[in-house]
Amino acid sequence: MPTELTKNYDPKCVETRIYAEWENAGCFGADATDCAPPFTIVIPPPNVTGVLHMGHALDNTLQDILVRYKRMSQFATLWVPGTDHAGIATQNVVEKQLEKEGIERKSMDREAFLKRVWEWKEKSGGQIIHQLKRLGASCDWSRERFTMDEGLSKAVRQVFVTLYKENLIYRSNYLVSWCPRCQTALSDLEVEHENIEGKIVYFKYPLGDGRHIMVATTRPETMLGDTAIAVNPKDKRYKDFIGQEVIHPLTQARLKIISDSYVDQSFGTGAVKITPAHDVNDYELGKRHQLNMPTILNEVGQIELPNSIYHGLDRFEARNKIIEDLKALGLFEKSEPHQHAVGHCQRCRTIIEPRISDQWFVKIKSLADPAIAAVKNGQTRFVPEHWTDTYLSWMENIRDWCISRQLWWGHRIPVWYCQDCDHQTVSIEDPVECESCASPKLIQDPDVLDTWFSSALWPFSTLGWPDASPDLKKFYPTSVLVTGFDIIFFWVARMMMMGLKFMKAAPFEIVHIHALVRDEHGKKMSKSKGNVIDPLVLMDQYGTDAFRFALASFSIQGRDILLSVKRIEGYRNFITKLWNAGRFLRQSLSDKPIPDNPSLADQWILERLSQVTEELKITLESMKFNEAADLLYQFIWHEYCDWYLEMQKVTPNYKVALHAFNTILHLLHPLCPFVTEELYQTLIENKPSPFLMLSLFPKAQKQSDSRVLKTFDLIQSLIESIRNFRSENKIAPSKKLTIQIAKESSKTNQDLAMTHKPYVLSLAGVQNLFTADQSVSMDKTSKLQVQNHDIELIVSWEGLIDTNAEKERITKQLDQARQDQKFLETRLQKKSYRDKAPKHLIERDEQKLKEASTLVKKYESELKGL
RNA sequence: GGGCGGUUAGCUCAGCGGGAGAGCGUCUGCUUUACACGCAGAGGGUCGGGGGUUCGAAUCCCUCACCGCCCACCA
Repeated sequence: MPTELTKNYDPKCVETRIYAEWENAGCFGADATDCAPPFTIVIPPPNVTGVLHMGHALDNTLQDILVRYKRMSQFATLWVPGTDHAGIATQNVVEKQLEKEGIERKSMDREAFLKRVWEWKEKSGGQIIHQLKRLGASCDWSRERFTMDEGLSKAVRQVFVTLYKENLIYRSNYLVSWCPRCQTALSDLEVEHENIEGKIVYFKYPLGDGRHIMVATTRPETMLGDTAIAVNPKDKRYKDFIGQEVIHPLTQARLKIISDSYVDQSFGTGAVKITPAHDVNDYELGKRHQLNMPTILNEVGQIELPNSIYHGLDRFEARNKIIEDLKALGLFEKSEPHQHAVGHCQRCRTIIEPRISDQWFVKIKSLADPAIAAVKNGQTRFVPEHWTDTYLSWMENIRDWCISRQLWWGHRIPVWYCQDCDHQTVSIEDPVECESCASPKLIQDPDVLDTWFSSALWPFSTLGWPDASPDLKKFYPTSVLVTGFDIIFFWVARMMMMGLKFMKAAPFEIVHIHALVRDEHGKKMSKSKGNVIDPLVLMDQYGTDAFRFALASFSIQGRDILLSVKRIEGYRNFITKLWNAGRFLRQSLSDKPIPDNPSLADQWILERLSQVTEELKITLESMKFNEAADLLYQFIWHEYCDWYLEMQKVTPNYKVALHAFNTILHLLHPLCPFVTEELYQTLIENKPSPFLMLSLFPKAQKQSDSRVLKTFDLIQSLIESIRNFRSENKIAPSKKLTIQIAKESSKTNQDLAMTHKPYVLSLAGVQNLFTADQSVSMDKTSKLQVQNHDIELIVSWEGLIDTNAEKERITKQLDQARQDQKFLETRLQKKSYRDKAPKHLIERDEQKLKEASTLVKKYESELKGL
């Protein structure tokens, strides 16, 4: 006999032990030669710098649920794990560490810095992987990848070179968003706009003839780079100014007044200062009018004009100084509060500056088109569906992707410039000489690629591409991608484009977009708000299974999650309940003799198991995790424990009870892997598989026996009505009741009730249950209705309650019955209802009305009899 | 400026065309030897406002209000 179970489940020691057992036994490994159909998920690779947060916890719990379910359903299941090098984020982390040591990055050379990053990565990069294991993630760790490992780097080069050769990657001098802190260009997506209560400054540009033209700006310092003033051609106020020139009060340069329909007459003064090198609109306008585009800001956001008094000033210092200087010149008009959107660096929150520089771009249109088509034609499906629109509208308005970053940490751009002939050599292998003039004097482009460039290849690069690996053949395209909406554009869209381009097939069948986890007040969790809840703490406190179950139950499609610790606690109780059910089986049932025939309870639980199995399958397949969790919770607690196990005290049958419990463990395993595995291993004898996680997921029976369900329902309702009577009249459980079945009851039901009499006695606290034909002398009695069944009970209450209390109870029932009667009468009297409603509803209502009317009569006569 | 989501019991949320549901909280009983992280009951809602479609609307359509999010180059 296996060991006894402890009174309470102890998650901490069980979880560590079980996970190690799985890992040692190789339970997570996938086999590319398996001939079963594949089920593949690639993990959204967390940053190597990362620690597990709520978002990861949710994301990976959902993935693990799907993976475990599919693995048990005999798919060749692969979950590919890994981490992302996270260019800017990681570089920032290491820079900060250096800062603490008083070292500035730029004082080091590139190799020394990179060595530092790699060291740091080796040391703390594994942290999040450990935390994923803590969560129970059943990834195939033998296939763990890192976006900068050898294979993935090879894939990156291959893609870059191919796109370059097809003219889909080009280099251009262009206005891009620039972070003066990170000192790199950013893609449009990495700029986050935030509404800021700022100031708009009005000042005058003199024409030199005594006239002025007034402009408004939120960034006065950019006037140092102004090359024109623009007005709307239709604006009568400025008709005479067009074509004239103003004199720049600080540089004495002459700026032309030009007209362009872009200018909004109703905003500001209707005249706009134009800074082509530092503003997106001005840049476009500058190109249209062939304006000069002087750059006035350097890479750290200082004014760079060697002959100017502003040279070297930080942009915000310059702003203040220029306002002062304009005031001194009498050109300053006013400054007003003004709310406007300001771009911030996603990684360091610094205000970005648009700046012209040489950057590499991906020409995106021809890549986007197939990615749009694949979603439109259903090759890839979003769940929930409404994210399709978000995806499509972004893809349809997509702009070229700036992929170069002026960082050190990342995939170096595989382009070499020849010192002799200027030719660009673009190559998969590091070249030794210029491919044009054979000169050995080559210098590699110093920039690295946007992190998302390598992430975009993740679904196939992790499977061995560009080699034709068995994994690639077996497991691509992947089945489901599970991720948050915040990276649909950054990541999902780009994987779609790259997958279609290089694998000729969309990388996923389904993209499941899950919710954002907020705090219990609906606020986004953030360090600055101090409302971050650490998933690891919750796992410690309530156990991983309870935590996972809670996350699943929170996962309502299309709705954000408000994390409620109270609910996690409730699911901890649920795990304890399950645990104790297991204890009960072992302690109180295992030694009882097994009857030849299954009892009503046994037959019923088997029916219900089959139904629940089927329903669970549907909810999991459609990724309605909350419904799966609710279904299991309800069934396990309120059916298996509350009814079935209670009935086992009357009709024990260890064999069936254990079988049912075993099935429950299987059904629950994808959500709560640890406790189910532990119970399986300790309770189940003659296991077909040593591990629950490798066992077969249950299958529903095709047909159900509705007679069993109906009979059970009768007994259940009967017990409930007695319990209700008892409770309403405050009869102590110790006082046993005497009950007789009324002769008005249907004969069948009378027989059924008597057959299953032991359940009634035990579960409703009844000492005697008499048939209608027995002559029993009972003095003070009441009739109990049983919901939805043709059966009545006569309960004797002499000495238990007083007449008034019973009068009250019956009056209450009578009121309810009258209400029902009235409701149904009104509805059935309506001609339009009789004419148009479906027949079965009319019949149903007629039946119900009949029942209600008899009830009313019965209660009325009972009241009289009291 | 566009687009999306939400508004249902005190709280957190299911339900999305046929007489309002769960969990937690509240209240009333229970030392019923698996479980007080428990058991048995109860109370509690004109389903945000208004209009429409329908025999019938929390559920479909329109409109308004209030929250929240995403996208967008108004100086």
